[in-house]
Amino acid sequence: MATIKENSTIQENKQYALQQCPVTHVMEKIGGYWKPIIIYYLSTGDKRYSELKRAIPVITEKVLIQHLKQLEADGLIIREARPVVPPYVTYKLSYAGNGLLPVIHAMADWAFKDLDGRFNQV
Amino acid sequence: MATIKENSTIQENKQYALQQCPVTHVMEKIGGYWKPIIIYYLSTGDKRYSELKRAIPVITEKVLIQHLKQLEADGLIIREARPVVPPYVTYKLSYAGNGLLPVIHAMADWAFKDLDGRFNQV
DNA sequence: ACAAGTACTTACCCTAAAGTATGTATTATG
DNA sequence: CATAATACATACTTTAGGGTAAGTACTTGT
Repeated sequence: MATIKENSTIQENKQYALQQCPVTHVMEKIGGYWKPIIIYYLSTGDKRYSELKRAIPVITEKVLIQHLKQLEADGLIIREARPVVPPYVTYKLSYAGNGLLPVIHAMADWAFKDLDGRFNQV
Repeated sequence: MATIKENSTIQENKQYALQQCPVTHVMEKIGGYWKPIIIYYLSTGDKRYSELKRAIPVITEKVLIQHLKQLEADGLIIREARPVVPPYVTYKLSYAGNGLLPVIHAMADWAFKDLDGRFNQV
């Protein structure tokens, strides 16, 4: 799991940003290229690990797992493993994870308006 | 200005993420530790460059300018320079930049709930 | 003549995060 | 007996972006 240097300036500044800005707090949790996409896929229901992998083909397994673990550690998703062979593991949004959907939707709204050029007036 | 390798896998994947996910589109524009903070400060009205610098003391000038230029290039903020000496430059949110405020607020809402532990009930 | 203030610019370094490649355990199936 | 499938793990490399430090142009104040 990602080795992070404790005392780098970059970490200190992150702390500052976290305290100053709730938005940064959210970014910490859903930042990175893939996390929002994972959350989006999970918003339509439970998904198996392999389903996610197939749904987002260009993501590598290392990064997918890494993000899933982080999302789980942050309490945004819940992992359920059935003790069978071959393994059967599903992921779903937690209560907090579901709480992020309005954020996701607000972002999507803005993105679509932006892409449509609806902000180009003035 | 940031030199970006044209053909890296990381850039190709970014493209993929951008197409698949409007959220990533937004992240492209307001990602990075400082951009949301800058937008937040500008949400209360025009600010001079030096005001921003003083308001966010730990940010370095290089990074502040860099972000301001990117935000301007992305059409989120508007730069106004009066031809006087010493220079007098102000930044303000554009129409599109103002459109981001609901996103910022949705994020802030979630962050405060999360920090309050209001998501901890299952 | 020299420092101070504004709004930058530039060259170089370091770190976090993404990517590459390969390996693991377990069981069913041909 | 070897292969396939699932859900990971791990060692190593590369890249984007943030940080450090110093410099620039122009004018006013002392």
